Amino acid sequence: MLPNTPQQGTLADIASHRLAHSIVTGELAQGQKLNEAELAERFGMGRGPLREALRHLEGMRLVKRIPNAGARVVVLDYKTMSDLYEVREALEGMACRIAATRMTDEEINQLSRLLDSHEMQIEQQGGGVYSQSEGDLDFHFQIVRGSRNEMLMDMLGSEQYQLQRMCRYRTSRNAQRTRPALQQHRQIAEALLQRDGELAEILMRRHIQGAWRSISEAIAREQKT
Amino acid sequence: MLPNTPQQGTLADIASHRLAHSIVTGELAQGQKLNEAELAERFGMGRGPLREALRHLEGMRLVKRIPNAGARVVVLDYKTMSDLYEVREALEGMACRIAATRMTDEEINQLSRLLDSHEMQIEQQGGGVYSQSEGDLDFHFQIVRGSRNEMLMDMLGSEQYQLQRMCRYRTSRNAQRTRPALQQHRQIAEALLQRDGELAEILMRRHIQGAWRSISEAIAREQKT
DNA sequence: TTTACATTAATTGTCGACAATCGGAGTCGT
DNA sequence: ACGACTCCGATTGTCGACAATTAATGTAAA
Repeated sequence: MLPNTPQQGTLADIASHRLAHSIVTGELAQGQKLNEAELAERFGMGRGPLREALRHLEGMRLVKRIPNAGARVVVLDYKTMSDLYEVREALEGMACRIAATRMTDEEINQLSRLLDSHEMQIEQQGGGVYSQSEGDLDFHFQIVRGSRNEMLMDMLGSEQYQLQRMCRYRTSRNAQRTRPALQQHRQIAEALLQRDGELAEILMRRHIQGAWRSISEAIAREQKT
Repeated sequence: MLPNTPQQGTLADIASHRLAHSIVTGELAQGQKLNEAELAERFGMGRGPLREALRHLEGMRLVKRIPNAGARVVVLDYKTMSDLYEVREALEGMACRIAATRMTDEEINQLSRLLDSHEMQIEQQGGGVYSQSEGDLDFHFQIVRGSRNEMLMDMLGSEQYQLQRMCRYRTSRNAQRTRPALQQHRQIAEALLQRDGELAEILMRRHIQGAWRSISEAIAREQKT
């Protein structure tokens, strides 16, 4: 997968990955205080590397640091998620537009094959996992890679990718959207194949808007309960 | 100004600001090796805070760290700048679209007054400084603030803002573009006043595309010499 | 009982020293 | 002379201890 955890490198990187995982999966609650000494001991390292890891996670927007008051896990409230999806719409829309002019035919074909495998997965497992699984993220990131824009890849890959996954872990997925989502993916791939960047951008932006609407409604239903 | 340097807070933050300034202004050359011990002594602090500062600057894309090999100032080559402007086009375009629906009338009027002061500045000083000065950035960031999107504000303010300034310090500005740029700003403000988000986005994207074309051509001319 | 203040405990910020790793100078062999 | 190997210096990575700041607790006065 994309930015997975190679258990190697400096201790700060290891701590960063482990903490990111714990935060994304919810093992560490939102807004929870992160005690440096405690975490350092749990990870079997000094406080130095751990502080660097916290600084890194702050850059990824997974924790919020307040001077002389410690670090806390970020709180994914409605406003934050809304902001995230607005940014994603802009960034991935642009990625789509550019990718239409820079991806090779082979890459686009590979994208279609990826969708085929997703469709098979849906048929087999009944369609409840597609939009939830990491497969959806694969599709999106393949297009981002196709834009050949390193900055976009960094932003959407390393940083927002984690917040995105955090969203998914917290919000109950509704399986109704898996088939329309796949259909929209197919339309986007088709637009890319036709080298119609403008259309691809519009479709991607609509796709992300739809995803946000779905999540937004799910949250509303949840809070009404 | 926006993220200015409050000479207070933790040493790591101070080092981060001072280093960022030195990098943006070119005091530290592109690709230059950043020696931890040397910088720590120059700033009169230990290596701990300095390492945290480097981690922070890495998140801002101002330095590139390689494990066990130290940190170097980022190299702003053509590709990197191109990527930056593509991202800016997407982000600021979206900011414009949203700002059209969320800015208050008073904020938009203030935007117009800002442009008035810019025009006066051009009349006085002959028009060579506008696009180069920070005034241009003020206009752009006011709109970003108008989007009410915290993530956009962080991305464009704290992070890309520095790379953007770095671009400006390095590329020779051509004064020919200052008046068209002001005119485009006026059109954008007008679209915001009319609450036409779609138009405002298109205008902003064209504006940034134009700025990139200008810089791109300047670089081409420079390299031909 | 409540509020204000002072003392204390805990946590963050910082420093200096030690260990691990990498790059390069120098040397040896072919 | 060229290449590979070895050793050494320099730099990064890490740790433990100390200082400074914050938050909390308890106490005393209104």
